[in-house]
Amino acid sequence: MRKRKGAGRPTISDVADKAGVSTITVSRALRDPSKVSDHLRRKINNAVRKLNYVPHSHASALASTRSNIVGVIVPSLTNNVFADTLRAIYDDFDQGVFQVQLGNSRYVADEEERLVRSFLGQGPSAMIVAGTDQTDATRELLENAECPVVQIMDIGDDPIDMMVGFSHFDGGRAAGHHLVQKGYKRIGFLGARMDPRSHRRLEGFKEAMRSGGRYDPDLIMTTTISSSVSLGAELIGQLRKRRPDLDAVFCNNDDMALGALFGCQKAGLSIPEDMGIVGFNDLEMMAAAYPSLTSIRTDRYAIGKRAAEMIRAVLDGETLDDKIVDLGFELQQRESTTRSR
Amino acid sequence: MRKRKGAGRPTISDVADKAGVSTITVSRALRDPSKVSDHLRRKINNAVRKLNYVPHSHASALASTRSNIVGVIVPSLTNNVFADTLRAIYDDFDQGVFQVQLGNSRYVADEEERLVRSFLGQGPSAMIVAGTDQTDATRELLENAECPVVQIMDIGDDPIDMMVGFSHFDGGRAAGHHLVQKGYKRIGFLGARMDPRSHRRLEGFKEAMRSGGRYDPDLIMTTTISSSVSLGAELIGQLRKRRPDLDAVFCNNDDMALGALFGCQKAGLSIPEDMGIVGFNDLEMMAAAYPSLTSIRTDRYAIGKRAAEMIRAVLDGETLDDKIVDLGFELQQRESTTRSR
DNA sequence: TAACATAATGTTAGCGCTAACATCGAGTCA
DNA sequence: TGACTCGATGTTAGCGCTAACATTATGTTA
Repeated sequence: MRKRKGAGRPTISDVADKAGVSTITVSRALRDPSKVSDHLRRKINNAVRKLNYVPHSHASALASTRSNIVGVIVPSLTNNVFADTLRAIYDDFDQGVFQVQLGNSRYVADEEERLVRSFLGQGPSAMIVAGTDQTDATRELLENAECPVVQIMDIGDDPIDMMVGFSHFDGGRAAGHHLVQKGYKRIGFLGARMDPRSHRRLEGFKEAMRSGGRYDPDLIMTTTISSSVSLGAELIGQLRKRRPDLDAVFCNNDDMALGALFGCQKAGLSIPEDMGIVGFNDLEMMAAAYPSLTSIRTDRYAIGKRAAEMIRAVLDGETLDDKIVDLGFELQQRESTTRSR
Repeated sequence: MRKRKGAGRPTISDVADKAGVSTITVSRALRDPSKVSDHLRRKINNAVRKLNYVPHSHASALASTRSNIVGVIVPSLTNNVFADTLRAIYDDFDQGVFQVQLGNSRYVADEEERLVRSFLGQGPSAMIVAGTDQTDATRELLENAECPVVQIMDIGDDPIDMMVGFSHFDGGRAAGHHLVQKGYKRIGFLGARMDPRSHRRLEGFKEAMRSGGRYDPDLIMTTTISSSVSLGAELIGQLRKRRPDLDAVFCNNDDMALGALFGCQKAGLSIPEDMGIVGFNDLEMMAAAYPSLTSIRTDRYAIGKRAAEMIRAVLDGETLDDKIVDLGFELQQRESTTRSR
């Protein structure tokens, strides 16, 4: 007599036996109580409680070919920018039937592709991926996936399915434009990591410089090293050595900007008189810094929230009037670019 | 003729047909290639590639009664401290068969209990939970769970199963002791959020103050508001108003310490002469700040890595000689407490 | 050379759940 | 009254995979 042991936990048929009904009735009572009479529902709920029954999610996923898993792939777990968005996604989905499955691509496109493959193996109910710069293979995988897909953090005009984010090009341009407006003359760019979104910020910045008659490629300093406060301090030192006439910088994120602030303070420069500084994202610390730091404010929490809402809407059968959602940004001017002339 | 549609994706038997073998051989070739001859393995791998086959993880989990899910519950997604640990956990498990399932308890014990219940419903291969302060019910659930459980970030003498972390009491005491040693007289404590780990840091700090003859409860300022740089600046302002003679603070984390630095700079104080500042965790920015900030360095990445290693060891049948691992901490003295007398 | 390991592959029967259809009794309508 | 709908419940057959045992070919030992 062949036997397999199972997980040892109570199953739906244990509940069915105890309640004196068939398994499908238990299944219905748990998934859609309105389909079962009050009488039986009560008995079933009692049995569930007595046996301490918890449905086996894998069996359910297999039988229904619906996993209720939402796959989320971000390039970094330590970057606060994604943390805010993730928090929103978890906040939203944790309440319902969905399970969030997270992957960290570490800014590596092939890693992202591997994760997409692995997630699709679970037959996800939806996928959320950061950015719009997937490899062709990843794109194809996601286009053929039979589930809603939301690209977040960025927007473009060729979505795989849906998009929620803002224009990094416009953000970069706004930052550059602001520095020109404030009368800075030799305006530099400090860029670490330089992922595709940072590149677009840089392109926007360049356009602002050109249109303001301040374009000077020698003032642009980038690296693929991952960004940090220390690196911001280091890079502004290097750039000032190369170009002692530098009088402002746009940093591709706030960590770099904070580092630039510290670096300048150490060098005895006064901010904003000797050096204007603009960051990107407007993390909480920017307003608290001394002097406070100008930044491009983005609403990362809203991006995650909106993505989750769009997914739930689509899964509920609604049709969205707009598949591309631009949540914009806002320049927060602070002391680091406010000179008393 | 009754039919169900399935997920539409290729299955293991499609691969088996294409390769001219039985399904179990495909299963073995994918899970443990050494069990299959080179000849067949090659054919199978080709078929997998051609069909773009990805195993259905739910079916696998159901059939093997092993989910390969590692449940991880942390109290915050935005706190950098947990981000580092999470990164390590993902880095480690992403390579193998395990899938990390993350939950955010938001520092709420009942939420943690709900998450534990939900995770156990998936029959996890292992569980990782932050802290040692679970509710009785949560503890019982985890004690009865048929999988390894690791409590991380903190240590104590009554583990549910395993522990990896360090003593927050000792860390707080070291910070306090350092300030006493440095000759500061009116040493305050700034504490936001005040979760159980922060409370233990405070207790350690108090002990250091008592043994150094500097204990003054009036210098301790705490709040349950979540910590931030702005809050650090705000609180040190309040504490200085209450006690203008304050000459040093130990902050319960680095965000608060950075805020305290900015608050003092704004008030025209010179650091470390007028005010000594010590943080906790030694985030990257502490070394880059100007002046650089003293902090208690903890190795969050190592904690996550060690937890993952212990889990894999236990699942591989090894017996650990020590179920409680203290990874310690290290006081990083920097300019914010280094007075030139 | 018989007896027996050993390695490589196959057959069968589930894992625990739900889709799809079947049944049955009560109410509705021409 | 027959034909019908409708709501509540049940029966059966999978979902896609792997555990457990079975079979076959090959080497190994006394």
